Amino acid sequence: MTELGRRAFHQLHEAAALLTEDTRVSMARRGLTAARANLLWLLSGGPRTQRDLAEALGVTPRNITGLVDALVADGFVARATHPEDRRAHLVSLSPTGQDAVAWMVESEQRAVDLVYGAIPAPELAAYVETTEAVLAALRAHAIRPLPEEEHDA
Amino acid sequence: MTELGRRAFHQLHEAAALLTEDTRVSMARRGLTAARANLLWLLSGGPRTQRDLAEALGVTPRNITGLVDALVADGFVARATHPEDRRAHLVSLSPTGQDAVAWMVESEQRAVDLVYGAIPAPELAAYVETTEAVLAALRAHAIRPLPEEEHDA
DNA sequence: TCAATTAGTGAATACCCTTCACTATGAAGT
DNA sequence: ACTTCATAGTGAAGGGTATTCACTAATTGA
Repeated sequence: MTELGRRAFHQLHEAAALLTEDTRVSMARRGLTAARANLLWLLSGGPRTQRDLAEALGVTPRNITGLVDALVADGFVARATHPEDRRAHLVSLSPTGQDAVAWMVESEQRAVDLVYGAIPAPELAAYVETTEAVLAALRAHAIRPLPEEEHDA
Repeated sequence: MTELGRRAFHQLHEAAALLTEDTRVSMARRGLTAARANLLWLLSGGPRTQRDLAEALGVTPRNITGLVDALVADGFVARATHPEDRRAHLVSLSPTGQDAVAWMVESEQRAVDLVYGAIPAPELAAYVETTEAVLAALRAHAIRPLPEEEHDA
């Protein structure tokens, strides 16, 4: 009962820790960090303003300034003035940034295969379903005051 | 099949994100951060030297100096010279630190109940078993094994 | 036109973490 | 003992993520 729950809890923490550490290391080899990679990922859908990125990532606009500064310095993205709003900057992926995103997609697939590749489909399906219930409980409880009002869904 | 794996992967990420954010917020209210809380947790088993803490947490000794400085300043721990080695400092929990650890234990239990409390035992057992297989794959792949026990309340 | 709002950034700060250099102490080896 | 080597901890410097506050510049709206 509780003992099982506690074990599941520790498993979740360990899995997350192993995965994030592994990701961190391979990211670092590519000259990326988690925060910067997340930003790149958002840009793979097309250019965005920094304000937009701040809301999407749930961080302050000031933080985005710093992240974009670093990504520009490393050649992953480019800033351009917004064609319709001269206050805003449109951030877009450079070819290097596009390569990085492509590599991230491949890396994720490799990670998925590594982690879940050996699990038989029926067990995995049951696992996903149970996890969905766990997530539902978490989402319901979450104290996420990150974005005030969402525009779309 | 790969689709199922990808979904499980994203579930894992989301669950970890929700849980760590929730933990971070409640820790912050207690004047703690994840790094400091992990250190406190290690001390609940008795006083330790900073060197020892560094190895247990998998960080540099210099980092421990800073964490202990902050915890001393906030009254969670105390430094004492080691009785047998005058180079070393023995770090131990203050009464406030003990209270904090007790609170973390309770918080963890609440989190476990919240997250897994509604899952029927048979499903949870299957879930734990599958997760164990996932963890085995992750541990086998891990660049370097994780330092001791990780604990987040 | 004028006021309010919005986009972005400089300055300052908090926190985690690292490496390198250095002091003090401990433990051997000769 | 004396010298050498290893160990415990910290100062200094720096990279990275994140915040708040104050400010400029541009947009929007009345």
